[in-house]
Amino acid sequence: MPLTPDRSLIAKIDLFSGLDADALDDVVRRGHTRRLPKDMQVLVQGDPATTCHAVIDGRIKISQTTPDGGQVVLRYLGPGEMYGTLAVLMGIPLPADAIAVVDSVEIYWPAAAMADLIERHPKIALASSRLAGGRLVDLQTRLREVTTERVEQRLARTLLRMLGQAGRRTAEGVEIDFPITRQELGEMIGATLHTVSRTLSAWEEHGIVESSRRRIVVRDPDALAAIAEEPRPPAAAAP
Amino acid sequence: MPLTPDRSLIAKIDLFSGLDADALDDVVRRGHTRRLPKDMQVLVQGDPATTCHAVIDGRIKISQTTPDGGQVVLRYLGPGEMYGTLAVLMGIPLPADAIAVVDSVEIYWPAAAMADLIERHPKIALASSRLAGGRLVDLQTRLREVTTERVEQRLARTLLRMLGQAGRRTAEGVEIDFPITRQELGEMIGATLHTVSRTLSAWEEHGIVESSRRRIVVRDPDALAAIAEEPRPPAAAAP
DNA sequence: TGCCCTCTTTGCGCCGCGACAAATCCACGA
DNA sequence: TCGTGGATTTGTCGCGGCGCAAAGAGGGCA
Repeated sequence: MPLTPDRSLIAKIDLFSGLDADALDDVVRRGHTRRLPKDMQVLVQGDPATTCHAVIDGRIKISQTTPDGGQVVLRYLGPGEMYGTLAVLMGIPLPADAIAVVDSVEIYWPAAAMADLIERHPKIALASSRLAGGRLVDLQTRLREVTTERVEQRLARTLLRMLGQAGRRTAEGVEIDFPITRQELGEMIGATLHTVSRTLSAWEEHGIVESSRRRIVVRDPDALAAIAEEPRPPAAAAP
Repeated sequence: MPLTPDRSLIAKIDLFSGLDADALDDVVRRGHTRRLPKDMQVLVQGDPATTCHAVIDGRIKISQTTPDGGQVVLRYLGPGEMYGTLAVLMGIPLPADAIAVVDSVEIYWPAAAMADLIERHPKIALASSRLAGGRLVDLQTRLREVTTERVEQRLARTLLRMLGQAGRRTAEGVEIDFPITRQELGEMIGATLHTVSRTLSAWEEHGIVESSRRRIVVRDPDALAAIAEEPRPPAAAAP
């Protein structure tokens, strides 16, 4: 993965889509590219937001820590996705942690540079609210799911969603292309690692998934989709 | 409540904060003011987004309906807050319903007018992403709460939050200034109306709240705050 | 004023899931 | 190659909160 950024990379980033060649060059010139070793904590929740980041390669985990030590995983980012940006635009402290889950490469811009770019290319501001809007809709959906669905359904849905954005075809099925623990899956859906482990084991017996340490392969996505849509069991009607 | 909009009303709306007098006049000229009778459904989830709305007076409930009929209340809006706007900017279908919970007054702008305004006053686009960012942070927080806290804590937190944005001082304490049912409270925190009712009854016995049909008065906000921060009970240690 | 409809309260039983515990298992580094 | 520590699995137990049911209580409208 080259460390010399160019227009073709930047043009794929949603925040800069729709900009002309000159504008893109402008954006590239102000950005810094760097490698992020696995497990590196890029952003710390609560710190002042001074940089905007875009993933070029790899995976970044965005998570929140509760006052009493609990964790909630908000999302996993792949190439072309940005983070830390809204906090910069809003001038608020970073609302979450960012950690590289595999060796990754990113571009980042200092807050001042980004402010400059927005001033010169107002399209960026509009794209930014579009981006935020998209994430809002996602979060609304997750909030609804977490309050109305059971753990099994939420897990099925989450796996399907991850397949869409990080699925890699293999001989046995579709594999999630970065390491993830039961604990982290639990933190994504609001469940304990125990329940996640049990659920995966049950699915494994039915040949729906195959999993090992930090690795998950979905053999039958349709079965997962069926589970996700499954209505709540009709509360046993035995007299 | 007058139906003739003027600058002073508009200037209070976050989306237009920071605009100069001329720009505000421009904004006012393009907007339409109207009354919303209680229980009127202003926006329907799934419809195309063709208008941006701002509450002038009253309360609007934003809620989502699940495919199987479940409801989730996302937020209650008061004067100065906007809705329907992001869907317009993003060109997506409306992600939620909007219903007036009391007789209200609003200003709305057709999508084309808003696009025009943004073109002429780019500050609006920036304000819009700031707005979206703020709501993102809120939603992240709620997602965290719903996955890590118990019903009692979530209810306490939610009541406190509503006092902040819709609290009215009375002789007995602070009252929520619009009617709300146990059902709706349940839909805000992801619980059934039964559990909400039981919890409120228990609090009432301790003199923390006072409630009747669609009406809630908090007598002791500090007690609620204490409950909200209460650590999870240490799982009984009796042999 | 009286009926009706919605909202609220309360009891009871069940169960999904979290808390706790303990035994592997595997990957990685010394 | 052999530890060593994190990750996973599996069992048991208890409880918070939901489903169900049914009675009571206001408020609004005719």
